[in-house]
Amino acid sequence: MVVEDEARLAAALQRGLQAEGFAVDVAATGPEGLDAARHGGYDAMILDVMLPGLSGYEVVRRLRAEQHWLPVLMLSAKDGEYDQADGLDCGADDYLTKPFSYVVLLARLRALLRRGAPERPAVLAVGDLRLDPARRRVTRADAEVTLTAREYALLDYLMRRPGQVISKIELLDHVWDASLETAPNVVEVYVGYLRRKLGRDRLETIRGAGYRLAT
Amino acid sequence: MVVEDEARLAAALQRGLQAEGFAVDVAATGPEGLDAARHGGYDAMILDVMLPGLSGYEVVRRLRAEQHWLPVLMLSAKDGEYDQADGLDCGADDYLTKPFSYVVLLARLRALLRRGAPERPAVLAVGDLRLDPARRRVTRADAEVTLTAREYALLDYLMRRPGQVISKIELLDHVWDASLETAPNVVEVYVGYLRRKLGRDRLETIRGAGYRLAT
DNA sequence: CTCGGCGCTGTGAACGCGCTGAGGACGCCG
DNA sequence: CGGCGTCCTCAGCGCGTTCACAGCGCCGAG
Repeated sequence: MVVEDEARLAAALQRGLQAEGFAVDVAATGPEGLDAARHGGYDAMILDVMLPGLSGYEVVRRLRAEQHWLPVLMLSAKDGEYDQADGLDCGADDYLTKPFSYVVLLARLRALLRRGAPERPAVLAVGDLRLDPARRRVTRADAEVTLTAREYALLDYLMRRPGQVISKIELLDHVWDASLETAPNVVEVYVGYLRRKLGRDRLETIRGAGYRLAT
Repeated sequence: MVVEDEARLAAALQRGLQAEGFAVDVAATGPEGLDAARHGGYDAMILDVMLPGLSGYEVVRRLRAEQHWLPVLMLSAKDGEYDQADGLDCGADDYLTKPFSYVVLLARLRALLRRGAPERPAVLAVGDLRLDPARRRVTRADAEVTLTAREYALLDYLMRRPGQVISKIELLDHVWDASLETAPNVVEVYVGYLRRKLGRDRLETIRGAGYRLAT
């Protein structure tokens, strides 16, 4: 998406970028550009600062306020250091002053596109139990359950192996450190705690073998 | 992380960035910088091109080849358009030519740090807390809160990850520089300071795991 | 039916995590 | 040089967490 009111520059950019394999749409005014960015599903936007209707600063500010996070490369004839800083602090990702080198524009655009949003680590889910490792949050049927450190570590281990039978020794080894001296009874105790907090039948006892998380 | 062989510039950068609340380490040669970036867990790197041992181009190229994706702001005396394009195409995220304006460097660094995050608001807001990185100002329910550099850095880090549990070790790594020798107790102390200034229940303690900013 | 053993749970004690106030080291400014 | 603000260390304390223990219920084997 190119937003630029100077027709010749806009056309040149469009042609050049298309030659590089990008699909390019052009808007000539601030409001048009804002609208296109909102609904167009573009990968990035090249945005002039001096625009009829709405300045580039304002366009990017509104986009960010509306939770649109597409990469924005700002273009301006103003080369004052504070103009540049202002543009970036409004939410633009890069800032280029006119006149600019086409080669540089391309390289900066590529650098912007390279940075996709990092994917969030998946949450573990078994039945109506959910465990979010990043937020360290456990919910049961959308109700939050508060767990102590040990309880959490135990549930985490079990939820990564749903349906499998896991022996007390294995749990001691992985959830408790230096298991050599601790009695297997701790495991029974903590399974008891978890059952109380999560529901009686979530954790099955396999007599003589270990425990299993019901799927 | 600042990698710059000119000692005076490196020291000036470190001081300036520390005053902004960043935790800053410095390396003077290419290999040193590469190693630090590999193992240091830094949020971003400012990288000179002309370096003893290994050029900035080569440093960033190797980092990317090894799947390290930390944001890199490249610094160079060369202002040729192809130098700039080369730097960016090696994997740098931004490129600044010397002499540069300190204000612009800061704004670009902020933009860079924003880019990695899944959302990139220019102003961070959680509940009635607002933090403006450009103005370095924090308000709580529209009332200004004055924070020291360390307090600010800590809050900044937490507000970029609202709702997530963050361990004391992680905070030490990112908010304090060269943390190896400092005890985790500092974190507790500064969380205490923040609670006093922001309200008691904004920062939850997750015993045995870390802290969480209430959403 | 009886008996042995595995697993469950309530009690209570020790531990150690995290909070806080006091105070020292350091740098900055008048 | 003294005052001030920031940063950080340290020690004490409160309380949640962790775990040992013992008694009991339940399951399965003979």
